[in-house]
Amino acid sequence: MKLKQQLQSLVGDVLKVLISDDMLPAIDQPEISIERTRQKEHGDYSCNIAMVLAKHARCAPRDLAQKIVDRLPASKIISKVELAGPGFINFFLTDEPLYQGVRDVFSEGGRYGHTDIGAGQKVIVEFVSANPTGPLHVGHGRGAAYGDALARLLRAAGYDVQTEYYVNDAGRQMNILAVSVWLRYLELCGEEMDFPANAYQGDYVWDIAASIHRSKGDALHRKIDHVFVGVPPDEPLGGDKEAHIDGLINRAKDLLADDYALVFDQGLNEITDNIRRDLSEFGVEFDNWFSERSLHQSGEMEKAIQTLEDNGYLYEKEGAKWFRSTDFGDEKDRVVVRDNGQTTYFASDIAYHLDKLDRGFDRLIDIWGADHHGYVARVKAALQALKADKDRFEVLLVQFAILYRGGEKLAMSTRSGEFVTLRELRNEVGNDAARFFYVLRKCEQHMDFDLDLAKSQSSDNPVYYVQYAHARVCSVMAQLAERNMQVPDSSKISLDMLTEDHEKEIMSQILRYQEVIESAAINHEPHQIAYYLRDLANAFHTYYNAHQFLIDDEGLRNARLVLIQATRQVLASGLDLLGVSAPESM
RNA sequence: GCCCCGGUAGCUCAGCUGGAUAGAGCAGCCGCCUCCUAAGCGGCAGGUCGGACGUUCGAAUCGUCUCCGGGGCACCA
Repeated sequence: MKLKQQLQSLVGDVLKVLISDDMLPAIDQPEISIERTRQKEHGDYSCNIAMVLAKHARCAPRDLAQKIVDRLPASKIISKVELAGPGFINFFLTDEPLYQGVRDVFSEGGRYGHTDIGAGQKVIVEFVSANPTGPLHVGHGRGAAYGDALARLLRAAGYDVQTEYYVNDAGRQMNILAVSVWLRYLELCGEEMDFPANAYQGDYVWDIAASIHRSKGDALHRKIDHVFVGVPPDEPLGGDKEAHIDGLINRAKDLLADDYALVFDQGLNEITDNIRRDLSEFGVEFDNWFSERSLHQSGEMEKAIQTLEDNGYLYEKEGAKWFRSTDFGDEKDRVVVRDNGQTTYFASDIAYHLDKLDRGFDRLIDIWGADHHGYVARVKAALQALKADKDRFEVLLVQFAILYRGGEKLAMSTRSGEFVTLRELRNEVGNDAARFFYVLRKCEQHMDFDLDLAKSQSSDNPVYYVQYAHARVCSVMAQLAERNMQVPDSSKISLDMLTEDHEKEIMSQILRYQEVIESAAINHEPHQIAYYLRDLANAFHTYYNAHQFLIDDEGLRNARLVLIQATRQVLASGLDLLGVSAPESM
């Protein structure tokens, strides 16, 4: 049983005694809060129950606290109890729980600190899900690092987690990509044109066009004058860029016929493969890649719309089908089928989330960019209209990473091709630094990402501080043999000799790990792990500087080596939760 | 206009399900390698927690109002 719970039950038992002795009016289930103290002088844990119940007990908080303290039974985990301040009950622990924590690290290994609060609940975490219309940029990187760390955290907390990437492989954006590719292809065939303002401008479009040109030669070549027949003028010529690109999409479909799908798929596949590789190299692997198109092909779109229809939440207006999302608090109703008969992106999303529910997940977690926040209400509304419990669905919004270079904010636009890709970032600062940096801030915090700083001062990144602690332990252990010293058998070493303050500080941090995992998982805050690791590394570096490990006294030496090995294990476990490597040397 | 997020040290941020003297990194200043990696350690300095009012034994934390910054409000995806 965890320390907090032990202390809670101790105090709870005392309260029952007080009530039965008529020294405290009966009260059902008082919330007994046991908190870690901030200052050493206040002991290890503190309880504020006396102040909470003072009014109820009609006596001064300190008096009530004194009554509780007087009746606390002796315990092998408590060395001292103090009454302090306005009525705090401060608990000072014995060394026994500290030693037990170290022993637990060895018996549980990489599972040390994991909990089962998730109770095996099935959770699906969907994240990144960037449109496959271009490479991932640094904004997606934040979602990737955060989502993956969250998934790992939830697994460590006992949830049955599946990760998923929703591929938007249907819809207008993909058609714009296909046209962009084809026009570049035509340029490779020698045609000249004013490239549409609304088409994708990035160099990767050339690459895709080139691969089509390699495999198909000039087979898809059409005269440029013919291509632009009947297409409305582009924006620079005083027209509308949306109408212009839509006109080109229609021309491409007409002129290419069956070959249009070839261009479309070439773009989709090359970019999806690229994204998949990028994420994989970043250490982010998805359990499933879910295709939006499959929703159309499998009939799930019709099923979802029909379900809403059956439940009475659809109506027709101006030729379109509307979903009455205002019934569930959305600010206006939303279109699901346009007057031209095409379903909207929102309709796909309804079908997609219905599919998730049908797959038996207890909880759906979506991680979206903050720019989609206006979208939350309508998807929640849709889930309720589908008769799903709205509390099972949760959207976590990740704020943008605002990029700075040379003190100037960078414009980010996929369409214009002006963006810093995730791959560029990884190449510049490395995977470990990038991942650690990303999860160092909670997701709803705006992030200023100074590229110059990340590049020029990458060795100052806190990730190295943590990794260095890990490498130092490895280095010490590696030198045992050279000095004719034995690797201690952790199960046979007495830890009683670990009495220095520095040692107790580390043991205390190791003990805290399980509380941190639980809190980080419940609150969906991987950054808590990052901050914890910094604290643990700091305790270790301080210890390292203050004491020698490879000493002649075998008993003390072995106890210290066991302690730093336990530290190494926890550092490695924590870094793994963040998807960061734990190097053995640096 | 409405909605979401943020405003804490010179800079970037923790702390926010109310607790005892508000923390860290970087930048600045002063120290520490004949000794297990100095990518380290110790110390100093640095604060009207945007502002006001309220709730409370107690507010950076909760509520209302307000100011400043970022984002979002499509039959686009």
